[in-house]
Amino acid sequence: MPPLRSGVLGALDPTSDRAVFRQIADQVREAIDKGRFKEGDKLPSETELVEHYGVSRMTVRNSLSVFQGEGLVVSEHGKGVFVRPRPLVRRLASDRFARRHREQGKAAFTGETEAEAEAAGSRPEVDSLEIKEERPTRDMATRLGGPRRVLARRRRYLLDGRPVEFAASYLPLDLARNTPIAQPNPGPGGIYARLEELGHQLDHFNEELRARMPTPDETKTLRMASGIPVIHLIRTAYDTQGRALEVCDIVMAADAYVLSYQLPAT
Amino acid sequence: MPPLRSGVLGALDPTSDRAVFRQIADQVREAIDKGRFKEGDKLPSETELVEHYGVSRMTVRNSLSVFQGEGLVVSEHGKGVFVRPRPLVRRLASDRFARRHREQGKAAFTGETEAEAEAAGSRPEVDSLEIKEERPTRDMATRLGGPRRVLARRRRYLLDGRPVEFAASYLPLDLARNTPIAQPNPGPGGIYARLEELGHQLDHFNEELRARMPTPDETKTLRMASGIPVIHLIRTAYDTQGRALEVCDIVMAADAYVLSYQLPAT
DNA sequence: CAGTGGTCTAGACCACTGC
DNA sequence: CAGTGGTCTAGACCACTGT
Repeated sequence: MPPLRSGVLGALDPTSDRAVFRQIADQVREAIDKGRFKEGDKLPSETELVEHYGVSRMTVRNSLSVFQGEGLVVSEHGKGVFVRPRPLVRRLASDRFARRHREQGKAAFTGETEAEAEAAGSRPEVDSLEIKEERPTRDMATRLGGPRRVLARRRRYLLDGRPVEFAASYLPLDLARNTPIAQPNPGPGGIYARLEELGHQLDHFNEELRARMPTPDETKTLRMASGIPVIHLIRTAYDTQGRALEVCDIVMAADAYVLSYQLPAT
Repeated sequence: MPPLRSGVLGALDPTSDRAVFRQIADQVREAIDKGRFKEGDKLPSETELVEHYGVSRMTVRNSLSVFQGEGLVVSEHGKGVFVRPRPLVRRLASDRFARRHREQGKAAFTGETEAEAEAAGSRPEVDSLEIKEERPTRDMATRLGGPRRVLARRRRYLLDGRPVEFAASYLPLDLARNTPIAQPNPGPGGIYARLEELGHQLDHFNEELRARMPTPDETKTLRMASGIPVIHLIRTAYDTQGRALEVCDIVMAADAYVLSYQLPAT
């Protein structure tokens, strides 16, 4: 085992009130911030840190867990702890549901991803599609104006093989049953294009947006690293009469997205 | 010390592959989910859990740290570990910068908060205001069309005494110098109203939105509990010629906000 | 004061990785 | 195989809270 690169990490201040594990964390953070450890670089191993600082291993692990919680590092069993590389990012613009996109046959995810992220080398995929008729939750029923049953379309989106988004669309069953919307592939332009063909003229969407840490379920389906939040987005599509046609419940790995909205000043 | 309420937490499965601390976490989580521990309730103390499960204290602490990372609990030194109560939430609607609000003399934070959250008993405050002329960062300069110097307005927002948002506005200096915009209180309707009075007709805003874990600085200024992400919002205000008049860089405690946007379907 | 969580030690065995 | 991180023990002393 090679000795720790000298000068990268300093010594502890025994007179300081700051807890030892925080002092270690501070020093490692500074080294990362100053670029002495770059994205993807391996940090010194726990054993090296133990020897460098003369503390017990639990103390070192405690330091590193600080970074885990911030999403700054990822640890790989048997390999080491690495500075987290910044992943591919999808930009979602607020005109992504403009009719002109539907008319060009673009679907919500693949269409736009091809347009906006594929340049960066991404590979958009859809996954584990599930289409079911079911009873809506209380919240969904309220948002949709109280239907007794809904058509649910659930699917997962991948970017470059990585799951980045899990979405569930709900439509009143009377609207969607026995239409292309109930098919796995609803055709060019996605279900919004089909809704318009069925005579429901889309007027606007409302997106309600929160950020929080993932639930254990979400951690699993999105293979979330620790210290990465999710963006929870609930979109409702309205027709020109103000009727809610669809509610889409989306959970996104926050490190894979930048959302962009245009607001009128008037 | 009273014995643990029987039935609330079960026993470990020694044949399971699942790590002991995860099994404990699973059981505590289930108890919370099923409402056996409600918001604000104190969880069993570490000592109680040690005795109930017959494991070492570090193992119990490891279990609890899982919930810390999820923002599900808060621990208070000397008191105990508590199920995190859901805080007050501010709803930000996408019409919050509509001219009619400015004309009614509402400012961005207090005006709208009064309108939308005070019903829930909130108390909006602004804090630690700082107004400086400075050199913009590279990113800010780009967004603002390359001014050499900017006016920076920094302030913190509190809700019910809790810091929930930290914002920094940047305006090209030639636009803002020696105007009410450079004053601590820019007057009714905020700086956007002043910009329009100065002849800059606002056309639209763009909001760019990310979610991530807070930096140590942000943790301090917003007094963030662990396991709570921040929403990072960068808003740019444009005039009718497409010139960027202002960029506002906002960091919000994610558990205090729901954002809502209206998108056109056309 | 007793009870709580916060920090820390000095070990141990395990599972995973790469050579 | 050696090196890595993952889990776990059985203690210790401390700082903070409430009575």
